Amino acid sequence: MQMTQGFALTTPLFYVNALPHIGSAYPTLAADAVARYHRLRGRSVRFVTGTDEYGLKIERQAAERNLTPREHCNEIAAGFEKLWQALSIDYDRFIRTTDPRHAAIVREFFERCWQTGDIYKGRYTGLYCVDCEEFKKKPDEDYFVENGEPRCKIHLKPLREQDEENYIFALSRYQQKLEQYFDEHPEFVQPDFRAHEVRNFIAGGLEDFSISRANVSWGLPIPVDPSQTIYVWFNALLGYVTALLEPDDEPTLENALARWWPIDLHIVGKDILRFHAVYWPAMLMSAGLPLPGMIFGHGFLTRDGRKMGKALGNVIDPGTLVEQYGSDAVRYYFLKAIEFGRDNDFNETRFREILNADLANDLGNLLNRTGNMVVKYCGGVVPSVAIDPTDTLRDKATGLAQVCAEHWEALRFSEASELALALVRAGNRYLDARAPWSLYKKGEQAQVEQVLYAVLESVRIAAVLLSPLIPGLAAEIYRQLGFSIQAWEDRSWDDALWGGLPGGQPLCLGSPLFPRLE
RNA sequence: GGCACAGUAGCUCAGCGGUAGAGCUAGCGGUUCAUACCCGCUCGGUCGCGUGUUCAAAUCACGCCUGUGCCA
Repeated sequence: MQMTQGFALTTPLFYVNALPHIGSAYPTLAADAVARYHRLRGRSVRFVTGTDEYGLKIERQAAERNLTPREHCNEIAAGFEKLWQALSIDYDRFIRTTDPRHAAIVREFFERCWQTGDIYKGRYTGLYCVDCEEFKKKPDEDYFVENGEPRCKIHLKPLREQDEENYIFALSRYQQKLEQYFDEHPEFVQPDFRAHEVRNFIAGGLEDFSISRANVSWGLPIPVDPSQTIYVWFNALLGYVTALLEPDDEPTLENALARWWPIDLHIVGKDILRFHAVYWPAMLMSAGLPLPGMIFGHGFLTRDGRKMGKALGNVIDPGTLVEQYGSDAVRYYFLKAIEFGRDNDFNETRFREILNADLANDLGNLLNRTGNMVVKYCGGVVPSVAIDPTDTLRDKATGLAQVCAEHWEALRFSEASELALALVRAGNRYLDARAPWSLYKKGEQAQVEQVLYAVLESVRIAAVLLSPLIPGLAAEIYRQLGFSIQAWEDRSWDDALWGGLPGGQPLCLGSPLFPRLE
C-alpha cells in the first residue's frame, strides 16, 4: 500500500434505498478495524464512509413515502450513522453526496474530463430499469419478456423504453492504460483472484458509458447542459474526493486533494468492484489524478448456507445482533471468524460457539482467574518483578507484534487476531503448568509473583493486539489491569512489546470480561 | 460456452512433492485459581473422482464431477 502523509481509506458510499444491513455493516467493520490499526501505528488516518443519495430511484421512493427526497435521505443517512455508532465504528468523515460542497467538486472534476475530451454527447436508446439505474441490453441475460412486456431480471419489474441524448464517458480510450496500470501494480486490486476477473473484463473490451440522465431532477446538473443530471456512479465515486475537504476549505479539487490524496484503500463489495477497479481509475486518469493504492473487493455473506433475501426472511440484521450480543461480539465474529475476501456463511450456533470459546473461556476467563489470584496472593497489586527473557510465555509474546502487524497490513484480520488468541491459550496452559495456587500454599511467594505477572502481561499484550477488532473489550482489560483511561487512549502498537505493565499498579477487577452465552 | 476460485476430521480452515494438521464441537480423565472454566488424552479423514508423472502426490499434469464467482 502506498503511504501518503497518513492513511486514507473508505467504505463504499451506501445507496439510501434502504436502511443499513449486514452488507453495508460488514465492509464498514473491516474498514474501522483497519483504521484503528493504523492509528495504533501512530499514523494519521482519514476514514471515510457515507451515503450516495441522488438518482431516480430515490426520487421515486421518497415520493411513494410522501416525503421530499431530502427528507427521505436524511432519515436513511441518520439510520446509517446510528448503526455505525452502535457498532463502535469510529469514522472521520461521513460524506453525503447531497452535501452542497460535493456539487462544486463534481463540477470541477467533470470539467477536467470535459476538457480532456473524454466526455461527449451521444444518443442512448434502449430498455431502462429504474431500480438498477441501468440500460438493459441483452435479452435473457439482462431481462426477460412476460406477456410482451420486458422485465428486469434482477428486479422483475417492467423496463421502459428510453431514447435520449446522454453525456458519455469515453471509457474505451482507457483500455490500454488500465491494462498497463494493472501490469505495473499487481496489488492494485485484491484479492488477486478478483484482480484476475477485472483484468479479464478489461481485456474483453471496454464500452463507453453514459454519465448523465435526462428527466431526473434529483441529481446534480451537467455543467455544460443543465437539462441533464449526472448519473449515479460518476457522481457517487467523487464523494470520496469531497470527503477529503476540511470543514473550512473552499470546495475545490485542489483543496480536496491536498492532504490525503491518493486514497490508500477502498474497501468495496465484490458487486461494485468493477466500478471501483475500472470506471473509477479511468475517470481519475482522465482528470489527470493519481490512482488509489488498493481496491479490496470482499465477499458476500450467506445465512445458514443460503443466500440472504427479504423474500426468504433470513436477512441478518446487524442492529439486532448488536443489541443481543454487543458490538465487540459482532465485530469479533465478522472479522475474526470469517476470512475477509471470500464468501462466507453466518450461522448463529457457530457465532455463539466462537464467542464463548475465544472471548469468554479463553480471554475473559484468563484475565478473571489471574486477577483473582493477584487479589488473593498479592494484595490486588501487580507484582513488581522482572521476567526472564527465556521464560516460555515471554518468549511466546516476543516478536508477536511484528508478525501480527504483517497480517494487519495485508488485511488478514483473522490471522492477526489468531496470533493474539494463541498467546492467550498459551497463558492458560502456562498457569496450569506452574500452578501458582500450589506454589502459594508452599510459600513460594516469589515464584507466584513471577507467574502472575507474566500472565497479566500477556493478557495486556493480547488486548493491544486485539484492540482494532474489539476496542471495547480491550479497553476494559486495560481498565481492569489498573490503567487509566488516558493510558489506554495514549497506547500505541509498541505497547504490544513486553514489559508495559507497571509493577505496583493496583488492579481494578470488575465483572467477567465477556459472560458466557448459554 | 469461456476464464477463475473452491472441494482435507461433525464445523471453520491450514498444509501445496517426503509416512495427514490446528482451533471449535463431542467423549473420557485431571485440576480447583477461574465465567460448569482451564489442562491433558481420545474419537474422528481411502485429503471430490479417475488416470498419469515420480523412488515418493492432499501437494505436479490431464480428464471428469460438484459448488461459487466473473464474462459471453
